[in-house]
Amino acid sequence: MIYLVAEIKKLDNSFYDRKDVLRIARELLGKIVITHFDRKRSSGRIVETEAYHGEVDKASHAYGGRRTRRTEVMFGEAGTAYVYLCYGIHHLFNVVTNKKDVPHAILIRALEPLEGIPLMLRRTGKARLDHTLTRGPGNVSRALGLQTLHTGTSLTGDQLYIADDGFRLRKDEIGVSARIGVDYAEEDAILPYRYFVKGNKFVSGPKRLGGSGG
DNA sequence: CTGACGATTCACT
DNA sequence: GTGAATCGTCAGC
Repeated sequence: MIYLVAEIKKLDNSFYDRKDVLRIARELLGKIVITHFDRKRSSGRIVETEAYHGEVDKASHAYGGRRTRRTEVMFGEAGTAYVYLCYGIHHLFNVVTNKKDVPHAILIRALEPLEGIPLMLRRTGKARLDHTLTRGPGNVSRALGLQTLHTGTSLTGDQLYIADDGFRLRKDEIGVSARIGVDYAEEDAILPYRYFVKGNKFVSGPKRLGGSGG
């Protein structure tokens, strides 16, 4: 069998450095996240993202310009990983966008596994590949081996990066909704900042919200 | 130093 | 649908 492999191109700073975090969140759908730790590769295609709109977004850790040791990385250079611990258990992986001092970030919520599936199974303690392996932001980070110690890692390096292999989604394949788990954010809780691939079984969220599309 | 809590997940009813 | 797990972060004293 012959596989035609399109050129795979690592996304560079010009992708992350832009102002429109919603557009970047949408464009990240279909891209591939790769981790390459200890000569072991694992990767998956992004099928769900959420945008966090910095200082003006009540759902963002950087709301109101809140700068702390944890959130400082969001105020740094675009194309950096922001990984933090949630509920004392889950490591959530975000991509920092926009220029220095503008704390935009995009949460990677779900992937379709590609390479290193045995490795991802080992990391997550799962026996078989199913839709739960990389469904939800906690599972994504676990499968890729990402932890809080990776916060601040450049996405233009060789250990953790995002690539474009030429895969494209049609506009009608992309769903948009409110973000998940941000009820505390008052009026910003209902902003349509979540993007997902309609009908993809790795997409998270309650029931219909993401899965069946529409 | 202390207490409250979270951009979640999973087991169980 | 409900509730527990579990700990770094952050504000407040």
